[in-house]
Amino acid sequence: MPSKSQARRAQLRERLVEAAESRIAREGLGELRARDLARDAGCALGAIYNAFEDLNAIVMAVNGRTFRALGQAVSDSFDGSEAPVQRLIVMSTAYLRFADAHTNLWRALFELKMTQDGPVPDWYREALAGLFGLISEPVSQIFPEMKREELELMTRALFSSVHGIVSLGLENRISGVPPEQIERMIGQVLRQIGNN
Amino acid sequence: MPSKSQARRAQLRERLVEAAESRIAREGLGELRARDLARDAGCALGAIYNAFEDLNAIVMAVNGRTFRALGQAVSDSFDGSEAPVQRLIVMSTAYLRFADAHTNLWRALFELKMTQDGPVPDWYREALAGLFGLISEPVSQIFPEMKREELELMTRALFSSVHGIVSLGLENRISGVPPEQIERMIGQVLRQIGNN
DNA sequence: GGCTATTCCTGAACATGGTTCAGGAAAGGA
DNA sequence: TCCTTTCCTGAACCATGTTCAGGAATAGCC
Repeated sequence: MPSKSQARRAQLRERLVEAAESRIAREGLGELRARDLARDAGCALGAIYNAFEDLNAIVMAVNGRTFRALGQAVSDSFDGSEAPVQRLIVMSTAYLRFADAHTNLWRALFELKMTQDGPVPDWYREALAGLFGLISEPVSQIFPEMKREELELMTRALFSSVHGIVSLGLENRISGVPPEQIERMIGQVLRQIGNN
Repeated sequence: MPSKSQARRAQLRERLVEAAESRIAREGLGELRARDLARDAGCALGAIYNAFEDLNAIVMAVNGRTFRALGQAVSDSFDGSEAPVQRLIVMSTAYLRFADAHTNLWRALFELKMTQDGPVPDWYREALAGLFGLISEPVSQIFPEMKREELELMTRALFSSVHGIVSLGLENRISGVPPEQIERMIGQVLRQIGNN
């Protein structure tokens, strides 16, 4: 039964997500407009609400893509031969590069939930858990004496630290600095943490 | 010459900032409405735009207060007798406590600039510089061999790290954890950095 | 105090943008 | 082919920030 109707619906969904992604990437989440989206995707304004619950759902779909791409970029950044601290640095640098290259998309990842109050979708938690999983391996090598609970906290703490450094570092308006300096900050902190 | 007119204007500004602060504190920046503000402050809708350039300017005024209060909280948290690492931990804990106690106001500090693109007001940069100044003292004690430029980066890096830990830690929707755990994460990272 | 210019206040109106909906078009099934 | 269902359309609705014409209060001046 899902021959024409469903296919068209799926295509429309795809076009909408594509259009939203490109517009967010170009102009930021705050510039996303339902009417622009409809025009870009070649559909009527109301059709958006047939394909998606609301604009938010589209942004969520875009965030899903972004999160997958981010995870991929971090996964691909190391080959397993690095020493633990070095691997953390390499992964963090990949995180920074991704955030710097796709700032608006990356920022949308965090802007949406700040604003909204609905439940976080499963894929969101899972994607974050995946990232944490990548980090926890080198962390447990660096701190072999730590118990699991403490390791989890440390993993989270290091991710948050790197995220904070990247986040404020890319924030041109308050405390922005060039990416090389952000990279140096990440190195300073992670190396310092590894050298005890 | 600024007898009645100016006084009334000043009072209105004060009432508006007060009302905005209380509403942001209660419901978050996203729930701020011009019409609510006018009602709370007992003035007409249009009067807002006589006292302030726009809603943003009011939020900026609120942010100014918040930033001052935050700086005060951090300043007051240590007495100078602490060892450098301990002082960093104490200051960071004060930062966490403030953010936890006034989450919406604290978050407004960072939400606004993300969205907007105008120039950051001077007091903003100065307030941040003040915070950095508080941090740089213990940091330079911990790393006496570092050059000034490297110290500045490290100061910024540590502030960003703590900010990241607090920020993601208080984010109930992604990776929120109870404040005691946030405090433990801060301690883990800062102690580790001091112990080399 | 009275008079005029200025300044301020008011709330209706405007602009923008997300969302809905009645009516028509297309698809599915017989 | 015909009926049902489903979808699409864009005008309308609603919320919200901002502006503005007209009236009220104030300020300066004699």
